[in-house]
Amino acid sequence: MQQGPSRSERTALPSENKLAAEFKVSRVTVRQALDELHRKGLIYREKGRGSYARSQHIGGVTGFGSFTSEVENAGSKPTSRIVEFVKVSSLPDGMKIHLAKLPPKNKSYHCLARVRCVDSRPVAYEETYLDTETYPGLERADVEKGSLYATMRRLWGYEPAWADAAIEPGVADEAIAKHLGIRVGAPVVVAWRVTSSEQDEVLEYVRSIYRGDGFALTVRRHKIS
Amino acid sequence: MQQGPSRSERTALPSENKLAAEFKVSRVTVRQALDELHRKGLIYREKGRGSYARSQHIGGVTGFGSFTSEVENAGSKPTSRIVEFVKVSSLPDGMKIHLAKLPPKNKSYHCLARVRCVDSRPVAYEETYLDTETYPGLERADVEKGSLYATMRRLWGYEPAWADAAIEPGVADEAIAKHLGIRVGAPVVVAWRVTSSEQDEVLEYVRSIYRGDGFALTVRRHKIS
DNA sequence: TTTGACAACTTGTTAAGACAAGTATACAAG
DNA sequence: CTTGTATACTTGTCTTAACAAGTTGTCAAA
Repeated sequence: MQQGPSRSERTALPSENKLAAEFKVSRVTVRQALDELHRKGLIYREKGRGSYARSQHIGGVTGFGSFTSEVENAGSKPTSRIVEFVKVSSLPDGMKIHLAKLPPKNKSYHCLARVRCVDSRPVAYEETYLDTETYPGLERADVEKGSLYATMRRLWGYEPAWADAAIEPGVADEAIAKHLGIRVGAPVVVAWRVTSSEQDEVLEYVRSIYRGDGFALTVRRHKIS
Repeated sequence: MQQGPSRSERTALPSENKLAAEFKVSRVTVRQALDELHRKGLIYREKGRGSYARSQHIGGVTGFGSFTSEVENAGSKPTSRIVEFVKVSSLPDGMKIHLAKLPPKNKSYHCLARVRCVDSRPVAYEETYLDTETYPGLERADVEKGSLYATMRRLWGYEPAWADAAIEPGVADEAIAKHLGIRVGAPVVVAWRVTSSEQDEVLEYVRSIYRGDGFALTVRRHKIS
């Protein structure tokens, strides 16, 4: 017999009909739940055979969600130190180069510069650009404590839903090296991100600079094509 | 009136009932199609209001799919040059560090080292590790022409479906610099990837090294949480 | 003018059922 | 032993129906 790839024969789930009977719901509802698990990559399904659980994976830091929640999910303690909180009149150049969603001109933005730490160790320098018209009264908000996303939710009702990002390598300049405690010229990852709401409202422009040693962006269970 | 974020009021789609009537299908079927568009981030939906198209985005190179198809989707011409094609007895160390899915020990792998080019310009050096038991007869396969994924499909019936990846910054060493035509110490992105089939079979381990100048990994329409 | 009730939409969710198509098993025929 | 067939499973796809819940506009009452 010809040997295929090591398919780990995992436990099969009960059939859709059995699940429907057990939980006293319709098969449509069972299928909705199973399809969602399938899209998340937690199970796979085979016509005529059944549904099977996939091997489990721990959550990683993807660089797309809230820094606070992502680090907490990874089991560590996130902290932030505000470096600067000023008004600027334009976005960094790289933003326009990498991201398709162009910002309107003649805008002014709050620029929130923070050093992001995991377990008290600095791992990233991050500049968040927030439209001043979108966030009235942000000057008086307490962005120090809690995550920015929580503040966006609480004060203005904004819910981040989508992220468009571009990632490129770079080297630390003097300012970045100082903030992250690395030497000048050390490898870093520069991530450009535009976060939008479900309704396609632009909520923030972010430039993140991650240190390269001992910290990696991971993407788990990414569906191909 | 307080001004919110610039929500671009885009064209509303016909209601589910109208679509069902127009195409002579049930509303459930219409909803399946609309939900899929929603998951892809192409439309958004609001209860009680309707479904709306989101702004369009061009496709970018994500680093997760087939290099060939991704570059073609971006509108460029991908080419590859095989640097080496040998048998090895273990995976690079970084693979075990970054990726959760551990390979079985005492294995042997085909190692296919390629320089990846876009429009004849080298942009990445890539080592693909293929389990020798999984791909019998790979030595005689013509991996030169066409993409490796197409060969995997044609000869063994394998279909890549999921990718787990880790991305970290680095600097080019002498060999990499020579392959990519950049100077030693130039910033690069190192991507570690495990590709699996829908049935959770490991199909390949990949180490990619992307040059940093004028080439960025992009992720578009990434759903948060 | 402002307010509130109401009708007419919209999407969200669930139900119960039918048929197609792929898979696995048992069993008889060769 | 091998092969084919029938049968009973499985998931995939689709239909018709009902109700919940949020939004929008109309219109009468205050």
